[in-house]
Amino acid sequence: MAMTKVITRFPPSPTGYFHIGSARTALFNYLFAKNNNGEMILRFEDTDKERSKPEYEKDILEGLNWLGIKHDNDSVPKQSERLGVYRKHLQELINKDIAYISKEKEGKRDEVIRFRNPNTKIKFNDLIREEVEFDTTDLGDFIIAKSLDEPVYHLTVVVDDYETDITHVIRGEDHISNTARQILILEALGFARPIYVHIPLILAADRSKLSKRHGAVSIMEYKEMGYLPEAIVNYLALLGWNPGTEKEIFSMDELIGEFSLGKVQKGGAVFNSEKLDWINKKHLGKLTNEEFVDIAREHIPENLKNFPNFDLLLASIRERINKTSDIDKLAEDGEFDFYIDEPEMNPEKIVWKDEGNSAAKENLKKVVSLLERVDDFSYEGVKSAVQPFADERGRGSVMHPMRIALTGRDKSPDPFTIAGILGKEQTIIRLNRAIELL
RNA sequence: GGCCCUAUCGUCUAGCGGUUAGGACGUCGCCUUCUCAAGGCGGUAACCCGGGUUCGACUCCCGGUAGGGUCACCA
Repeated sequence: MAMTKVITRFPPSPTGYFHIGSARTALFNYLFAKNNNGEMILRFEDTDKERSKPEYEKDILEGLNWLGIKHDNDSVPKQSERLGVYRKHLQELINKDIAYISKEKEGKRDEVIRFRNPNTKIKFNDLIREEVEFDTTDLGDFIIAKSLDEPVYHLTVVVDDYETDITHVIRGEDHISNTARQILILEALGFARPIYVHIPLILAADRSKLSKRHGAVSIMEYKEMGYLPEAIVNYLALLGWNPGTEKEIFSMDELIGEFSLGKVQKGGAVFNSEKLDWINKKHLGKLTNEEFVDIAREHIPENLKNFPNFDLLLASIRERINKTSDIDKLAEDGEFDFYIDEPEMNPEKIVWKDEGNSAAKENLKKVVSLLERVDDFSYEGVKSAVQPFADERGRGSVMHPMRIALTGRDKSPDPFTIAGILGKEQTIIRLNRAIELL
C-alpha cells in the first residue's frame, strides 16, 4: 500500500517576533516531516492587515534560517495575496446558505460573514491526546470573514491546508479549541480532514504561557546572547519530547532520525535556561578552534586577537564559558588583562601565607633557573620542570608566588598553563619582576 | 464562569500492574588542585488527593483538587 507523503506546515502570522514557542512548533513540524521523508511548507498568515509587519516576516525567516529549519516550498505564500481564492470559497458557502451575510449591531462594521453553526458535536482524534470532543453549540454562528475580501483565520487556514495537501497539522495546544470550528468549515467545503497534533506549550518559570513579559523575545536575541543554533534546536527538541534513551546531545540530523510524535509529552514544559546553558556548552565543545573563533569573533577582545599563543589562550577561555557572550563578562572582570599587560602586584600578595619575603624570593629564583633550561615551553614542559621542586618545597610555597607573579590574581588558570600561554621570555620577565619587588 | 487540555524530584523527563521509582540540569558534599574553571565520584529531592478495579497500583477507571489553554470583526 502506497503511503501518502507526509506534508506538514508552519504558518506563522507575522504579527510578532519569532520566539521560542514558535520556533519549537516549527521544529516539531520539520522533524516530523523529515523523519518521514516528507515536506514542511511555510506560509504567512497575514490576513490581519493592521498587525502584520514586514519586519516580523523578516525576523521569522531569519530565525528559521539561523536554526537550520528549512521549508520545502520555493516561494513563501502570503494569505493577503490569495484573497481571490478565499473569496471563491466564501461565495460558495454563501450560495449554499452554509454561511450568510449578517447584519451587526456591535463591532467595527455593519455586516460580516458568519458560518451557520449546525450545533453539533465534533469529535476528532489528536495524535497526542487521542479523542477530543466539542459541542459546537457553544461557538454560535462564528465569523469567517469580515467581508468577501477580508477572510478571517479559521477560513484561510482550512483552505490553505487543503490546497497544499497538508497531512498533519502540528501546532500548539492553544489551538485545540479552534479545531472544532475549523472542522465544521472544512466539512462544509467538502475537504478531507488532516491529522491533528496538538503539542504542549512552552511555559515561563511561573507556568504561564510565554509572553512578551517573559521570554517571548525574538530567537535572534539568543544569537546575540551567544547561543549556538544547534544548542537551541537540541534544547527545544527535548522540551516536550524525549528519545526514549539517555542520549541528550543531538545534532539536527540525529534529531530527524529519532524524532517521533509518539514520544511527545502531553503537559506543558517550563523553559529552563540553565539546562540550555549546559547544552550550549556541550555543543561549543564540539567546535574546532577555528569554528569557535568564527562564531565568537565579536566577543573576543581585540587586543587578544593578535596574541602570540592565541590558540592556547583560547583553549583556557573555552573551558570557562557556557556561551560566547560569557567572554564579555570575563573581559569585564579583567580575566584577560594580565595576558596583555604585566600585572599589578605587591610583596604581601606574592608571599604564600606567612612564609616571608625571602622564602618567596628564593623559590621564585629557583623557578626561574629551572625554567631557563626548558626548551619545550608547553604546559607539559613547564610542569615537568617545576613540579618536582614544588612538591619538595611545598606546592603553595612555589605555585602561589608563581601565579601572582604571572597574573597578579588570586584566581586564574594554573601557572603552568599561564606560563605556556605567555611564553618563555615573558614568563621569566614577570618572575624576575616579582623577585625585584621582594 | 462555560468548554477543553494536563498532572512523577525545584526544572526537563524515563516508567506503559509487581522497580531499591531510573537519567539529566540545578543544588550540596568529596576527590583532583596553589586558586578558579573543567573533570571524576557521591548525596539531596518526586509519583496532587480520595475512592474504586486487582492478589497487587505511579501505571487502569471514576470523582475531587490544582495548573494551563480558550471563549475577538487576532492568529
